[in-house]
Amino acid sequence: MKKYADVLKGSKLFANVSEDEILAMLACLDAKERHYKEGEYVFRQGETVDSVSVLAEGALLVQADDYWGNRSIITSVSPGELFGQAYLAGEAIMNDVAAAKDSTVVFFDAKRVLTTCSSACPFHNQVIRNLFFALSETNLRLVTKLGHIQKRTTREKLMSYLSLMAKKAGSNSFTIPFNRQELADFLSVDRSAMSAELCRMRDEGLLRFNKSSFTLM
Amino acid sequence: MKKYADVLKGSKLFANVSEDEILAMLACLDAKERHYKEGEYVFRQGETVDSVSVLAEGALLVQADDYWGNRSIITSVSPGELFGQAYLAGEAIMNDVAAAKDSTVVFFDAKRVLTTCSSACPFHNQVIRNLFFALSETNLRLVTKLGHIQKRTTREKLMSYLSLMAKKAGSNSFTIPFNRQELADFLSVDRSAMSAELCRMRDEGLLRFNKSSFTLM
DNA sequence: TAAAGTCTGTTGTATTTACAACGAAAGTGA
DNA sequence: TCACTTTCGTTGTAAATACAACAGACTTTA
Repeated sequence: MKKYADVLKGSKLFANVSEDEILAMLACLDAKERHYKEGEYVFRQGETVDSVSVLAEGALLVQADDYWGNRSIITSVSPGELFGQAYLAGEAIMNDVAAAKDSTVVFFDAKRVLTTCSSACPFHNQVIRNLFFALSETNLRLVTKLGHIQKRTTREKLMSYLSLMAKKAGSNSFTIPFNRQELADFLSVDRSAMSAELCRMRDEGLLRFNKSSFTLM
Repeated sequence: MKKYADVLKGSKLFANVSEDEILAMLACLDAKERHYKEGEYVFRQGETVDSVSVLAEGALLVQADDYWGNRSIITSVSPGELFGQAYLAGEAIMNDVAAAKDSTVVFFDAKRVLTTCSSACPFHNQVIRNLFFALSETNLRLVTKLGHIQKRTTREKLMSYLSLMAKKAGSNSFTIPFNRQELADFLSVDRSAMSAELCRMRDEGLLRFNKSSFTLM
């Protein structure tokens, strides 16, 4: 377990907790380590989750199959990231989580994480806050994305996204962290159609852009 | 404050906590009550949030304005519901929260909620878990909805949603909690187009339905 | 430096969707 | 029971989108 301490240190769950303190807390939080071969399932649809899970090494894929057998990838998980947090409220999980490479996962007992023990773990409260903030951040990311994708037209999606980026930058000029294909995937539209729409908006004087740099007018 | 105790009791934040215990905790959690006239703002874009907020009475609207001035409603908040949780990680809020009617909001100091005090509040741990589960549930709802809306075509959105409902019901026959207009709004598509698509899917033998009852084939 | 690969804009076509409008059926209330 | 409302399916048309294919600019790499 000790050898994953630096991965755990980089994890949001242990932000502001030193490596020594992490090691001291592992027992307190009933940490369990488990290895998965590529292709093996970490969680399967219908199971329930009662542990806080962190990927220590490898890579995971969260997948969903629909009734007619079409598989789609929901998201990927990288080392240090938490996963399955949304199911801690007790709902059965609706997706499969599978190892994309040989992977190691560290599980913490959720009840123990959320309940402060006597006084043995001075940093327990910090971990609770961290977990909460991590969930809070995920939440924010989801709400934000949903806000963009809910729009009906490509133009509206672009306006929603670009407006937000301008707000975040505090300026009408800003750079986005996506290339065209990535932006299209993020907004869930076709790249070429989006590219065309961007140019139309440019021609109408709504904005200017150069590669990933945009200016709203 | 006492007069809102039954609303708070019905809130997810205080699930499994008795009314007496709630009253005892109000001071511990540094609860503050504030009234808003219709149209007044509870939060404004750019502010930061450091309190857990529960609507005690009235109704709130979460709104967003884009760069070009188009306003859109993100969600509404009913009495007993938590709001603004996604911003507790410290990010500036990107939306306005306004009172749709005269409203009363109860704020709890987030730091106090997330940090257990000595021993004065035996139910503090329960509240922390409640808050966490509330956030977790919101998260799940968002991921699920995003999964549906991300699909490109109306048919795929319907298949994604209906598949999930069948899984949840544990049967290929189930009833959905929406009428057609509500389902269309939820999936972010046009009602009549969706209605037509449903009938096409029925004619192709993919499913059967009667009002809100569906059977997948 | 040449070649291969990537990113972006552009275009035409087929498909899908939004929108508006309407009628039938079911439900509601006086 | 009768008017009124709501819900749902249906249709035609205009608009938007996906898809495929390609060319030019730029980057990477051998």
